[in-house]
Amino acid sequence: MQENRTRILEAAARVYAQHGYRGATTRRIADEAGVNEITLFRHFGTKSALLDCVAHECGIVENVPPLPSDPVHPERELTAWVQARMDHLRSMRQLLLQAMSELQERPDMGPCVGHGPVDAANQLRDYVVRLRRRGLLDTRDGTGLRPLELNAAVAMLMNASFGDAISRPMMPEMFPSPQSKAAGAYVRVFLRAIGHRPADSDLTVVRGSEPTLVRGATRKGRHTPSKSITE
Amino acid sequence: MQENRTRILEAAARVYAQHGYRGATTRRIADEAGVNEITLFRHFGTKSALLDCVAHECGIVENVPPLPSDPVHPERELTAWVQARMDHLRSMRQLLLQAMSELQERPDMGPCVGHGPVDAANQLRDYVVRLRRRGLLDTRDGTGLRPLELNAAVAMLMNASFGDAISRPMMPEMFPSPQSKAAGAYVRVFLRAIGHRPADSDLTVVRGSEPTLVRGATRKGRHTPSKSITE
DNA sequence: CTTACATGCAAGTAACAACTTGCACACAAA
DNA sequence: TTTGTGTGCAAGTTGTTACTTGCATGTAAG
Repeated sequence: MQENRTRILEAAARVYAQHGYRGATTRRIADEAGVNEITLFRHFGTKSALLDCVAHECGIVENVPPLPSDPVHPERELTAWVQARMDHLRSMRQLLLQAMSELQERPDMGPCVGHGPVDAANQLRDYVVRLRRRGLLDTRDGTGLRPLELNAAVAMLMNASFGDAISRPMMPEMFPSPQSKAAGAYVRVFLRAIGHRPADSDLTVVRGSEPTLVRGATRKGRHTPSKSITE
Repeated sequence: MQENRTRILEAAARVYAQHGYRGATTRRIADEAGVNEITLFRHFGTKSALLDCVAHECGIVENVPPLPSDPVHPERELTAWVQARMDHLRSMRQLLLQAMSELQERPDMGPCVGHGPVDAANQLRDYVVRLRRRGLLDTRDGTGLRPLELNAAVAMLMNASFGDAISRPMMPEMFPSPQSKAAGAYVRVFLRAIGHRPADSDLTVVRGSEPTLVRGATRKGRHTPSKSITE
C-alpha cells in the first residue's frame, strides 16, 4: 500500500516545477498530495531526500519512439520524431526550467534534465549518417557540409524543438505559427540545410515544375561512406 | 553619492542570478555589496522593490550592434551578429535562466528576459527580406522557402544561438565544437537553408569546382519584392 | 559650529520553514 | 486478541527571513 508514496512524489514534482526547490515547501507538497505533512517525513525522512526521488523517477519517462534505423521517408519520419519530442518537452517545460536554473546550486535535479537531449542529438546524428550512406544527401565537393556544419545543423534542429517547447509560451512572436506546423517546418529547413535529395519515389510530392535539386552526379558523393560526422 | 545604491543593485543582480528570488536574501545581497543590511532597506524599502529595480535596469544593456541595413557579405555580417548575441547571452546566462523559470510565479523580472530575443528575431527577419529583395536568395518555384519555413529558419538560428549560450555548459556534447566556430557554422547552415546564393564577388571564396547553387534564373524570383515573410 | 543626511550597530518582532515528539485511531496479519 | 504498520492530529523546537526601532557616528554644507 504505497499509494500515498506515489501521490506524494507526483505532488512534489508538480510543486517543484511550479515553485522551485526553495518554494517547494513540505506543507505545500503535503497539501497538493492531500496528505498530512508528517506522513511525508515518515516516508522520505527529509525534503531533499524526497526531491532526490523525484529527480530520479522523472527521468525514466522518455517515451519518445526512436528514429527508424532504416530511413525511408526522412521528412515524415523526422517530423513525427520532432513532434513527439516537442510534445514531451512541453509537458516537462516548467520542471525543466527549474532544474536548469538550479542546476549549479543544487545538482540533485541533474538526472531530471539528464541525458535525454544528448541522447536525442546522438540519435539524430546517427540518422543523418545513415541518410548519407544511402546517398540521400547531396555530397558534391564544395556543396556537401563538413562535420562542423552537420553538427551545427543537428544542434539547430534540437534547439529549435527545445526552444519552441520551452520559450514559445513567453515569446510567441518568435516562433513560426501555427504551432502545429512548426515541427514540420523545422524538419524541412533542416533537410534543406543538410542537402537532402528526395528519393525518386518522393519526387511526386514536389509541387513545382523543377525538381528540388539538380539531378545527375547522383551517386558521386559515395566516396566517404563510413565516415562519421563526429570530427 | 549614490555609489552604494549601484553597488547594491549590481550585487542584487549577481545574487539573484545565482540563487533566484527566494534565495536572494537581503543578508546575502548586503554582504555581496559590502553594505549593511539596513542600508539596503533604507534605499529600496523592500526586497521586491529592489529586485524590481534590478529587472528594469538590466534590460537596458543590449549593446549588440544591429545588422546592417545594406547587406553586403551575409555570412560575415550574420556571423559577427550571432557571435555578439551569443557573447551577450552567455554573460546573462544564469540571470536569464532564473528569470525564465520564475516568470510565471513572479512576472517582475519579465523586463529582464524582455523583448531582446523578439527584437533580434525581427531584425533577422527584416535582414532576410532585404536579402531576398536583392536577389541573393534562390527563389525558384518549388525551391524557394515559403513564409512558414523562412520563419522556421529564423527561429532555428535564434534558438541555436540562445541554446548554445544557455545550454552548452550543461551538455557540451550536444553542440558543435570548438565553441569559437559555432556561430559561423550556424550561420552557414542557416544561409544554406534559406537558399543563399553568394554574389559574384563572393564566388572566389568557394573552394569546390562547381558553384554552390545553379546559376541562371537569377532574378526570376523578383515577382514578389515587397512581400513580408510574416504570413 | 551647527544642521542634515547617509550609514553602521544592537536588538527585537512576526512569520514561516523544516523537522520532532507524543498520542490516538484504524486495519490487517499472526 | 495481539501485534505491527500506516496514518492523522496537536504541540513544540530550532533556525531563517523580512523588516523595524533606537541610537551613535562620520561627514559635508550652511
